[in-house]
Amino acid sequence: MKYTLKEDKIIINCLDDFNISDILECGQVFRYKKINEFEYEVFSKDKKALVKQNNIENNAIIYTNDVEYFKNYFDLDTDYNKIKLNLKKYNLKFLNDAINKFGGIRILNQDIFETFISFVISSNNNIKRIQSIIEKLCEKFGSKINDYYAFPTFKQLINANENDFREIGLGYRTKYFIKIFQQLKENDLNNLYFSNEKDIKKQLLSFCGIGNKVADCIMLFGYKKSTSFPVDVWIQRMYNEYFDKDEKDREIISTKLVEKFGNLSGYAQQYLFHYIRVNKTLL
DNA sequence: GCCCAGGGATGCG
DNA sequence: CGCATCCATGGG
Repeated sequence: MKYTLKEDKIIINCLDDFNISDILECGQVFRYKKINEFEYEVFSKDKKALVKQNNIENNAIIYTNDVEYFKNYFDLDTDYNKIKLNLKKYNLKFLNDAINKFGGIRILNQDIFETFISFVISSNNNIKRIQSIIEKLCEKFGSKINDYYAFPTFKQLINANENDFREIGLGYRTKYFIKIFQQLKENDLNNLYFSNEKDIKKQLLSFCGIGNKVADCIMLFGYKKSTSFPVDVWIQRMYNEYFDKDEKDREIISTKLVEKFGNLSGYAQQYLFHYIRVNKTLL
């Protein structure tokens, strides 16, 4: 990926593997604001970036006061051209179609705590409402920075009570959060960063409100484990349509897809997830 | 009013 | 173990 780092911006010199709309709207992240199809604001932890994409000049510019952070956030040193070529070797028409249409997706390197909290909220919920809840969470508990709110820190959330959580619309997940923050007092999520997949998943599954699918999302989006293949309702429908119409056990589906795609699993999952959700008539 | 959403916990056999 | 049921909330 060709890019240039300046003091206050990153210039993406080619859009073959970068499309800001697809990157942000493919369901991996919830904190962004669409200005128009080619201009987005994106928020991570206490940081913010403005991304302007220019399809005519074939470039994009990421404006930020922390270029190192967003260089890593947008995963700019990973070769997505190579990933897509390797995925195309599987010769699966619907996967190739997904890649051809949404080849500008990149898997963001998101903060672990923020990813953890966000995907607990995601369970049995829809993306629009997840975004709304997370926005209220930031406004209620996060630090105000200029014209926006940071994602709250563990310390800012640890003393929240049931009412605080219910007010922002967490509903029945409120009791998950009460338990989770007790568990987090004795558990530093960042300590798991250099552990292997099995150990991380085992730890994640020990939290209340985290099952296989949410754990896989945290592994993929927070711990950068591309051998994770999260299976939600949409991936299950895709699997039932293109692989095995009778398999209903999502954990088994995930296991079989990881056996197939190995360390390309997370990338394949994201191209497919976005493709089928945008084009529901395929199912 | 019903169905669904990037599911998970709980209880029952 | 597998399976059914319940869970808050808002949009379609």
